[in-house]
Amino acid sequence: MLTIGEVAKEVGINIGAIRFYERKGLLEPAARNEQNNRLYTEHELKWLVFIKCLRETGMSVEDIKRYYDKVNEGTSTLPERIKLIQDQKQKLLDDIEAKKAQLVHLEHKLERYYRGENY
Amino acid sequence: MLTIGEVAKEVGINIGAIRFYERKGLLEPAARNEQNNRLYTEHELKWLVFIKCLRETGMSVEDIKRYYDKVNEGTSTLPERIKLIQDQKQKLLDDIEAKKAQLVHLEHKLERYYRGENY
DNA sequence: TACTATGCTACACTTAGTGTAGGTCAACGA
DNA sequence: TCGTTGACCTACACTAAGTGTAGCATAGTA
Repeated sequence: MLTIGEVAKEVGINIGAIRFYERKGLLEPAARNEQNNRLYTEHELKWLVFIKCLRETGMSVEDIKRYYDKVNEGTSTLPERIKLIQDQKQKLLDDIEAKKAQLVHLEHKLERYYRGENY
Repeated sequence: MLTIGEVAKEVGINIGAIRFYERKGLLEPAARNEQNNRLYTEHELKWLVFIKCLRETGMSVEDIKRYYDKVNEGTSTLPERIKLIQDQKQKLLDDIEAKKAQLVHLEHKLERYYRGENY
């Protein structure tokens, strides 16, 4: 079992964020030791890694919660979960395209600057 | 001169956001007509378009404000402005790479689902 | 024994807006 | 002339997704 600090370090996430996710229901209330410190399994650590991934793709905590609830409902929700991940994948693709467009915009700006223009 | 509603529509931005940017100093206090309604020039509209672009690249309002202040200081700050835009461009490139990595993660997840795995 | 590290809760604060209440004003139709 | 849109105004409350802080407990170490 891992402490919250170990998990935070391993996942690359803030301790406060882990407690925040627990409050939001993305994580079951953690097991505790005699000192009331949270303890985590390898499995919970992996789920946190995936939470982090989903957050970085731009999925909201609320939507991750919805996904998590489906996981807990069992295999019958597999199609719905696939749909959620596919949708998120599409959003991510769109986001990447949008960022590329902004990149072009920045490059144009830089070019104007390089040519000595002042705006 | 354009009203705030016209600008919002043209730029594709919320009216409230424009007023918010004014409060934050990203925009000079707008000119007003006799009814105290804000009026904007073409030039201000273009600056708002660029604000929007910078925001979409992930630049904070605070950093845009810093950039704006440099613009107002005149041509002597051109090298600093170029640096700010170049840095933002690099952040954007890093961000795009990070998103691509998350995409791979999502695709792996989907593959596992397609193979009938439940997690 | 004293100090340091790590954890706990609860609460305040942050960013970048969005939404709402309550008000003004001009234009338009009946 | 009245009434009612529609667009605007300010001020304030609220949101998401955390982060930071205060004040505490406890365990291991010098």
